[in-house]
Order: sequence, then structure tokens, then C-alpha cells
Amino acid sequence: MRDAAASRERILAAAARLFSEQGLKRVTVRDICRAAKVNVAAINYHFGDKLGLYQEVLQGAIDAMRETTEAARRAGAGLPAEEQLRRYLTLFVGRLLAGGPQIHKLIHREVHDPTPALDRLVDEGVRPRIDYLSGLVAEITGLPRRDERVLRSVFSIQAQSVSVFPNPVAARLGFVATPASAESLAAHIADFSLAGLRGLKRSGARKGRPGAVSR
Amino acid sequence: MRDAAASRERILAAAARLFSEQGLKRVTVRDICRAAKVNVAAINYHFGDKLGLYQEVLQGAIDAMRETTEAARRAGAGLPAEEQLRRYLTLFVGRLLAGGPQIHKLIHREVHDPTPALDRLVDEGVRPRIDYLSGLVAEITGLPRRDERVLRSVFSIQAQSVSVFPNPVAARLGFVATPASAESLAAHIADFSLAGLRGLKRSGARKGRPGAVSR
Amino acid sequence: MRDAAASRERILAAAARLFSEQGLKRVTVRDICRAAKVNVAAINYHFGDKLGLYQEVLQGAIDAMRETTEAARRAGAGLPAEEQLRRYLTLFVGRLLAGGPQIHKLIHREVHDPTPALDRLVDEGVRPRIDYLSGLVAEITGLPRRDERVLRSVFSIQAQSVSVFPNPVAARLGFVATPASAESLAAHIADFSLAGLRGLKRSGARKGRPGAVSR
Amino acid sequence: MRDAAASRERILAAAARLFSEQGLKRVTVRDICRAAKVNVAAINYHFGDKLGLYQEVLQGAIDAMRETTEAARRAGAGLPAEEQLRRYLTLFVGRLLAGGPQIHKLIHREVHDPTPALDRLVDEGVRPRIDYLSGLVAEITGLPRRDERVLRSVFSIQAQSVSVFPNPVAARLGFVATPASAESLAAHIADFSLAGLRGLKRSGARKGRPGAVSR
DNA sequence: AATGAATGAGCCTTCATTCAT
DNA sequence: GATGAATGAAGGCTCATTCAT
Repeated sequence: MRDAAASRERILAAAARLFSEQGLKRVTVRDICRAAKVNVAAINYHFGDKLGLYQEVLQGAIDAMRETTEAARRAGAGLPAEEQLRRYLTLFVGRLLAGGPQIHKLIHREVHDPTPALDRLVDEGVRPRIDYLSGLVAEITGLPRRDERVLRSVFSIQAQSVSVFPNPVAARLGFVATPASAESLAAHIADFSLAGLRGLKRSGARKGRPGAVSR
Repeated sequence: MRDAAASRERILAAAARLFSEQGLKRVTVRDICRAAKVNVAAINYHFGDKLGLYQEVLQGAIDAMRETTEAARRAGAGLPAEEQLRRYLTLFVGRLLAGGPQIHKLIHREVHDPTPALDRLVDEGVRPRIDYLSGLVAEITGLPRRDERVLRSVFSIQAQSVSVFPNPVAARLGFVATPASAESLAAHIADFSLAGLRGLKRSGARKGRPGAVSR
Repeated sequence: MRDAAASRERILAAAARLFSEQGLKRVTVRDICRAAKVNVAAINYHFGDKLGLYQEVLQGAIDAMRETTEAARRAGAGLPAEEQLRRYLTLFVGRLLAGGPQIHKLIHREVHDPTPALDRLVDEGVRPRIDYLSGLVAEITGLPRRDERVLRSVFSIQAQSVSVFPNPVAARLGFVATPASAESLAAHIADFSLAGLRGLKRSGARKGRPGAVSR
Repeated sequence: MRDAAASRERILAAAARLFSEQGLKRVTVRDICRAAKVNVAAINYHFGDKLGLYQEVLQGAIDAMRETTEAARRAGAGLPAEEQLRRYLTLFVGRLLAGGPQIHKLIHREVHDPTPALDRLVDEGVRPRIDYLSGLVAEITGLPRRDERVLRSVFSIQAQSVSVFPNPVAARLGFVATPASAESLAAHIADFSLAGLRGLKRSGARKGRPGAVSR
């Protein structure tokens, strides 16, 4: 037998690239096989069908996402919450811009065009991340973890970090996000968000819902 | 159908809904025609081809986007920059959650899966918006308009506002974004962002690049 | 629009021929379309899918089968049961050998390789035929209609008549069944079977089960 | 697998079952290999190709058919022709219903969907059977062996005996053919047919062709 | 002007077979 | 000798588009 594992890997790599670039529907089995230099039937042989391959590719992205969350936990262990948040952002933005946007594009596509694999993505990838960030935000702001403002702030932070990943519109607007600028970008998001959280802390003392602040 | 113009409109409406939900590729010409109750050939007849229809649909979204920017300009005329930003966010989030996410989904899809219509989107939809927000941010922070930190902050703000649009992941995480919560959400983003900008203002006095701030 | 009905008919005719000759599985959509001089997509357009076409073809055969039963009823109305049976056999064998074996092959295939259409075949095609013959046999033998021997005799008769349809094995054995010999064959089956039934009548007086006759 | 011969046998057994149930075309090589618990390549290895395997399976059925004819010859040796026919029918129907319909289904399929193996089937399986029955019928009726009526009668008998093998249509019509009813069924066919043959004998004195009998 | 029918390229998948170990 | 991997030719079906009315 020729090396089955090598074929599998070539297919997975090609599929990850193509799916992240174009999405499940637009990529054809033939595209992937051509890129992976295998026969048209190889995907069926190794992964059952196109969707099976997609799910395995996506699972890789989910695992990477979870691993980044865990790496952040490890890197920040014992540090103050604010510093943990800085490190998380540095790590996340760094990996995003250095490792290529493939993983994030895959996840982004799944979020906006869900397949049956969405549940796994949420359970294994997104929720641990949100939980981790919620803990940090709760500590930084002094708000109870289940407070609505905590989740909103986590979304505010997460939205910013995801927004750095390169896309043709940002490029045309002169928004530079290269590996070289990763640290600087992460610092911006950290500064911006920590200031935002501190603002929340002050106002949070007064009222139950931040939506009710002076307008 | 008795009225050609009515057919056109029904096709546009059906296409806008379907394209926003599923994207250009996954929607079939037949899907649209069935939804619009017109003949299969009607799209080719009225719009040349599928892409022609898509571009007309997208143009509608671009126009709506520009109109929202202009509405914000009008609503904020004469007010302090901070208040203008608040009003913009209220307007944007309000329209997003009340009017349905169709327009935003279309634009979002175009950004992440560009078609030849991307240039128009940037020129007519995105850039005026970014320009407007950049002016506000520059004024609020006191930074020069072309300063890298201004654009980054605009992205931070824009990313947050876009993140409120409903998706199945947010739903599963308990993030609620309904028309009823629109004002509250807009206020959160405004509070969070204005605090972020004020932080930038203070630190911005010291150094040219925020990436260099104390860590 | 080019004539849709004509295309449909050409497809049905080609499909009936090919399905009867080779069965559902071995006939390809492309075979049928080539024979019917239509595009590959025409079957999908007119019949939904290959199975839809098959079911429509089979329905034609079922209708023809029922019609033959009814024709026999009409032809035999008022005649003695024995004569009715003769006429039925003449009609059946005559149609079988004159009209081509297509209908019978289709039904034969469905019986031995059932598809979801089997129920209709039994309900609309086979049962009326069996009911009609059971009536005749019950009258000829004087047995009650539900007696096991009646059904067995009907099977004996039906098996013989079906066996005349041409197949390569019979051909090699010198069994001739051409339209010209149809009447003669029908007479043979009638003579053979009526003698059989009369035997049953005599022995039937004695015992409940014919299996118990003198051995 | 440890033993090559054992693999071969398992493949043959699995193939006989599957081919008889579904026919040559619908059974896949993988189906057989899965059922036989052997490698996908084993069929090509042991039998050259799928058709080679089929032919070997069919040969087994042909051999079994011939063996039944010979067993009937032996069992009837020295008995009167009528009694020989009874014994043949008892033997045939008994084996059919007790041993499973596999052999008969295979032969039936080959008759109606011939492959290149048809000639062997006719020469080694069918013709000896027909010859044997023709001898009995000629003796019972007193007709010359080559008389057309003899072959027709043999077909009448053979058609009836084959018709007992279970199929879903017969089942729905309440026609029971189980091992327990085998003897009774064989007796019915014998009674019915012997009466038919005796009828032929009487009328046969008059005319050369049975088709010309009184109508 | 507007329609239903027809088109052919291309999709994913399955298949019997062959290859390289 | 026997296996799992790999192959490429169909398979049925869907699609955007064009045709003829």
C-alpha cells in the first residue's frame, strides 16, 4: 500500500486551504484532489464523502481554537486578570497573523453558514473561549460573571480581535495587519478594551444595566 | 405576470432574502424564481444573468449602507463628536435589529467572498462610513485623522457594532440582540468605545504609536 | 416551447423497452435519453428522477394488465365458465405474443425484484386478475372460492400462460411461441388446464385436501 | 485469512446468496467481500473478476439442477411413468422449499437476464431435465417424443413447479409455499398435470395438433 | 414580452479493478 | 500470497442558461 497517511494529510491540507478560501459549496471535490495530487475517488475512500472531509477539516480548526484558549490559560496563570487579557490578545492576534488566517476563516464561515458541525464548534471551540474571557472580564470589572454586561464586553473584545484578520476591504482601506504588526495591534485592542472595561467598572457601581446610563 | 416592474421587484426581494441567507453560490436561480413566483427564464430576461441580479441586489444594500451613514451625519449635525458617535451607534444598531439583518448579511458576505462588485461596495458604502467615523474619532481623541490609531479605533468600533447581528452561535451563547435590546446594546458599545477612546487620548499624548505603550 | 408531450412519450417508450429488456438497474439514464433522442436532463425535468420514470412506465404496464382482465370479463360475459377461461387464455396469450412481451417482462421483473411500486402492481394488476380467475375456477370445479385448491389451480393456470413468453432458453429448446402459434398455444393451455380442473372436481368430492388423493 | 480455500468458499457462499437475492448487477464486489469477511481484492485474486465469480456460482447451481434430475431418475427407476412424474415433482418441490430458493433464483435470473454462461446452463442443466420429463410425458400420453404437444406439456408442468417458489406477490395473495406444504403442493401439481395429460391422450388420438381441438 | 422546454457542462459519488507493498 | 490504497470511468443528478414559441 502506498502511504495512506500521507495522502490523507495532503487531502486535509488542500481541503483546509480551499474550504477556508471559498467555503464548502464552492470548492469541488476535483479542486481538492487536483491540489492534493490524488485521484477523484480518494476523498470518498478516506473520508466517506465531501461533508465527512469538511467535518474533519473543521475539527482541526476547532482543536486549534481550543488549544489557543488553553495556551492562553497557561501563559497567564498566576498573573493579574488585566495582564492575562493582554497576553491572550497577543497570543491570539499573533497566531492569527503568523499562522495564516485559515483556521479563523473556517470558523468564521461555519458561524455564518452553519453545517451540522456547528454544535461541536460551539461546544468545543467557542464556549471554552468565551468562558475564559468571561472569567477575566468579571474579575477586571468586578461584575458578577453572569451579568449581561460581562458577555457583551466579551463580545466587544472578541469582535475586535477577529476583525484584524485580513480581508480585501480592510486592505483597500489601508488597515495593515501583518505578522510584523501583530504585537502592536494586540496592544491597541488591549488598551482600547481595558479602558472600556474600566469605564464599565466605574459606571457599573451605579446601576444594574449599563444601557440605563446617562443619555 | 401582468406587470413587468412588479415581477422585477418580486425577484429582487426574493433574491435579497435568499442571497443574504445563503450566499450567491448556494442559492439557485430556480429557488429565487419559485419564491418570486416567476418563470425560470425571468432572471435572465430582466437581469441578464444570475450575477447581474446579484449585483443589483448588492447595489441596493450598498445604497442602504450609504444612506445610513448620511442619516447619521444629519442626525448628529452640530452635536459634540461623542454624542454624534452615540447617535450613529443607536441608529446603526437600531436599523440592523429592526430592519432585519438582510442588508448587513449581504455586505458581510461580499466582504468575505468578494465578487467583481467589491469595488463599488468599498467606494460607495464602506469608505464614506469609515471616513465619517474617522472624523469623529479624530476629534474625540485629538489625534490627527491619518494617525494609524484612528483607523484602528474605527475598526474597533465598527467590529463591535457588526458583531451584534444575530447568528446561531451568539444565540447559543445567550447573547440576545433583539429590536427591544437595540438601544441598550448601542449604549454598551458607545460606553465601551468612548472609554476606550478616552484611554487612547491620555496615552496618545505621550507616544506616536500605541503599540509602544507601557507593557 | 417544443412539444413537451412528444418528448415525454418518446422517453416513456424508450424507457419501457429498455427497462423491460434489462431491468431498472442496468439501464442508464443516458441509454434512455440516447434512445429517446432527448437531453440527459430531460428525465429529471419530466419525471423527477430515474425512479419516477420507472414508476410511470410500470404504471402503464399495470394499467395494461388490468385492461386485459377487464377485456376478458367483457368478452366472456354470459358464457359458461369453461368457455370464459378459454377466451381469457386466447386473449392473454394473443396479446402477449402479438403486442410484444414488454408489458409482461416489466411485471415479471417487478415481481422478482420488487421496488416500492410493488403494492400498486398487486392491488391494481394482479389481484383483479386472480380474483377473476378464481371465480371461474370455483365455478368450473364446484369448489368454494376460498378453498386452497382454487388458488393453487389459478396459479397452475397463470404459471402456464406466463411461461409462453419468449426467452432465450425456450428458444434453444425449440419451444415456439410466435403470434402465429398464439391460438394453438392458448388452446393447449386451456385443454390441459380444463382437464386438470375436471380431475380436481372429481377428486374434490371425496376429500378436503387434494394432497391426500391416492398415491 | 489463514486458509485460502476457506476464503474461496466463504466468497462463493456469500456470492451465491447475494446474487440470488439481487442479481449480478446490483450486487457489488464490496458487498460480497464484506459478507465473506475478505479483502476487496480477494475476488479478483481468486476468480479473476466479478463475472468469473458469478460463473462459478452459477455453475454450482447448474450442477445442483442436474443432480436433482439424476436423483429423480434414480428414485423413479422401474416405476410406471405416472408414478415417476409424481416422484420427480415431490423431489423437486421438496428440495426447492426445503433447501432454500437460492439455486432456483440464480437459474431463474440467468434465464431472464442471460450472461455468457447461458449455454452451459441450457446444455448441462435445463436440457437433461426437459429430456427426462419429455420421456415421461411421451410415455404417459402415448404421443411421439418429438410431438409438439409433448414439449408444451413439459412446459406446462415445469412452469407450475417453478411457480411455487416464494415471491412477495404470491405471499400477498395468500399463496403458501413452505417446506411443510411441499408434499401437498407437489401432489396438487401432479394431480392437475396428470389429469391434463390424460385429457391430451384422449384428444390426441384424433388430431395431429392440439391447437385444432374442438373449440 | 414572457414562458415552459430543452440543453450540456459539471457536480458528487460509486464501481470494478489494479497497484505496491 | 494477501492486503489496503489508489485509480479512472461511469453513474444519477443539478445547474445556469438558451431556445422556440
